[in-house]
Amino acid sequence: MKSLIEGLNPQQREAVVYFDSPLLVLAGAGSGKTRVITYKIAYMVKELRVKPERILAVTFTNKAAKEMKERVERIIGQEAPVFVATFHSFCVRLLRAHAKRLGYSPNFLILDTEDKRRLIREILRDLNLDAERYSPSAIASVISNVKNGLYSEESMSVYYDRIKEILEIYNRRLKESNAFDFDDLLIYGRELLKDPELQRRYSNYFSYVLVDEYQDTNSLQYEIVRALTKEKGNICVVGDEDQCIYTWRGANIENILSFERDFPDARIIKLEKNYRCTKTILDAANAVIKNNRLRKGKVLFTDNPKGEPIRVFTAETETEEAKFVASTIKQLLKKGRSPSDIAVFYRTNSQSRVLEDALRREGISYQIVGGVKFYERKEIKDVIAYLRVALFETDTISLFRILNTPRRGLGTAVERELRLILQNEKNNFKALELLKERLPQKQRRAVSDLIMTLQNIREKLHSLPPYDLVKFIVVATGYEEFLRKEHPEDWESRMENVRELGNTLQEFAERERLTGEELYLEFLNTITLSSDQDELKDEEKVTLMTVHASKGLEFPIVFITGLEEGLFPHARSLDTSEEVEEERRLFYVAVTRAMELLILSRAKKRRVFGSLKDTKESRFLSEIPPHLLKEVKRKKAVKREQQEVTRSAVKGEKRPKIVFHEKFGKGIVRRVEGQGENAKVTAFFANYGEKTIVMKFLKILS
DNA sequence: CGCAGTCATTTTTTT
DNA sequence: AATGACTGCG
Repeated sequence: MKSLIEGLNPQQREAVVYFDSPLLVLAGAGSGKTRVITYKIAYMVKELRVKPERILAVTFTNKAAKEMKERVERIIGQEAPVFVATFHSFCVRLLRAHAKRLGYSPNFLILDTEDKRRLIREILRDLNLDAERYSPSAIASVISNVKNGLYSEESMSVYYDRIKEILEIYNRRLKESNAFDFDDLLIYGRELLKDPELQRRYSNYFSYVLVDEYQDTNSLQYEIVRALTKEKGNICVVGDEDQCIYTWRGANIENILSFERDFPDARIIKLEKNYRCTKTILDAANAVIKNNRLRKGKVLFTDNPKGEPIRVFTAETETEEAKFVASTIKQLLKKGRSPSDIAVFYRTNSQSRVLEDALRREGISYQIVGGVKFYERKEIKDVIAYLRVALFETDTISLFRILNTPRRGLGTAVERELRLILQNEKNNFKALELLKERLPQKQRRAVSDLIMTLQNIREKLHSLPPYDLVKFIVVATGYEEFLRKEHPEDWESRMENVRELGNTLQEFAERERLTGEELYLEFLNTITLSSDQDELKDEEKVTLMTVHASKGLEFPIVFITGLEEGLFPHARSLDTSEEVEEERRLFYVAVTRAMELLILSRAKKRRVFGSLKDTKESRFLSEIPPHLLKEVKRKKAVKREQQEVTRSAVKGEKRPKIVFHEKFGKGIVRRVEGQGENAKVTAFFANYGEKTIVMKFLKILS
């Protein structure tokens, strides 16, 4: 242990061993922040004999929480059941234990974004408001902002005149379904801690509280931290004001400032030595962030070598930009780099599509973080909805989801009827029984079948292993059949997703040693709270993600794409200087993820909403000192390869050329007309017969 | 009620 | 470009 601490620099070491008063660690990017936190925990357990379970470490994602635990255990060489959690998961546990005090039952549900939107849409329909003027997504965000105290109840009516009414119904519906949305978790978690007895109990229980990514906590989270440390003030928060990228969700740089105010005897330690990036990359990052006025001001330095210059590529279109990324990656791989060393960042999720296409065409395997998450896929949500309805007699949200999925002739009219019944009868099953009585023969039959199926699932909750239960659900409800019919092109991959769900569930059950209702309840809440990064695996693949999702990660080689005014910085963030500064911090985060090589790119023309638009270079590019940059020209590698095939086909070589097409799959080249990427290739595809395709849409396999 | 065709909206970032 | 909501017919 001693020798391990000696491996730290003086500031890091001091941050680890300091316990005299509340501690604020201002940790620059790549300054060994995680190291400090893990060593601090290890130090407490090993040297100060603090019980691990009495240390609370709050992180930003579940993945980070898990990693932190593992690292601590590796350092001290023994199991350390440290209480690591995210703010949300911590509140879930708090709420689970004390839900009754708030008039909720402990088996509550957590609504995800889609559930929330659906519910709002329903409410709007009930109020006869048209969804044009009242967009459900916009209302969802207003509701969230109100709940987070960003708007007062008066100011929110500026956005929508009937918002107060909507909000009231929304909250009532949530309560009736025994459900919380993401914001509620924090609100009610804090509510519980307002009770003096609970507040005392928990703040006494935890010997020490650590908060990571402190710059991105909002005022609710801050209050929770305050409540937990009231008795002892044993707290350490770690953050970097230059990496605050979530103000739109209520994160507050002020928290860093108010820390000194609320904890007057607080100690502040700055970590300014960077161990991650080359000098070139760090110089660029420093130069860019210097343009922000709202910061405490620190300048990172490093002993690392200068490294390669930052590459900049200007493409004509976004397709060409993607091609450049793909071919550069291919070269890097050829040189022996591992795919897992490489990450490609973009500002908005919509940018991923072209990049994916390009990578696929080059045969580079990639994983994508974020976007449509696994648990948000329709087939997964449908199966889960069946589980939920079987489990919870009051989950009306899920009931409506599955009522007519797969189609069983229960349309809007029946839906309306059921909604009416549910106003007086909160129990799903009883409501369905009542509904049956009011329907004509054919639909009555359908409802009967549905009830039977649901009862069947209920009975098997305990007897069948999770994997088999999932299988049973898709068969018994006719869901598999439904997929096959409705999605003839991709029902197989959808079924694959469902099987994947079964596997995950099975693994979860074995790992957590849970069964029956408890198992499904835990699982459902875990997946609702799973973050983008939680899906990230250590695979031998190139990683694609938004800049937001890259927070806290590092990669030897990083691409930042779409460096154009209006995209990065985003057009929606150009109104105020505060917004532009947040975009700049976002860019700063992106740049400082790179350890060795940074590659920046942009397109002169980009397709926005289907139409081609001219773009201007991002201001952030010009904020990097030119001597750190190196303009690169497009490599001809791809073209040469294509010409190669053209030539060989023309010469009528014996060995048949095999090509690959996105939709048609592998094909054998029959004829080629013309030259280069616009050459027309006629090839025979197993399932589609002979097709003539322009060369640039084909990948050459042999 | 279900379907096919039309119209409109989408792209900020996420627990 | 693509997805989803809406409309009117069978």
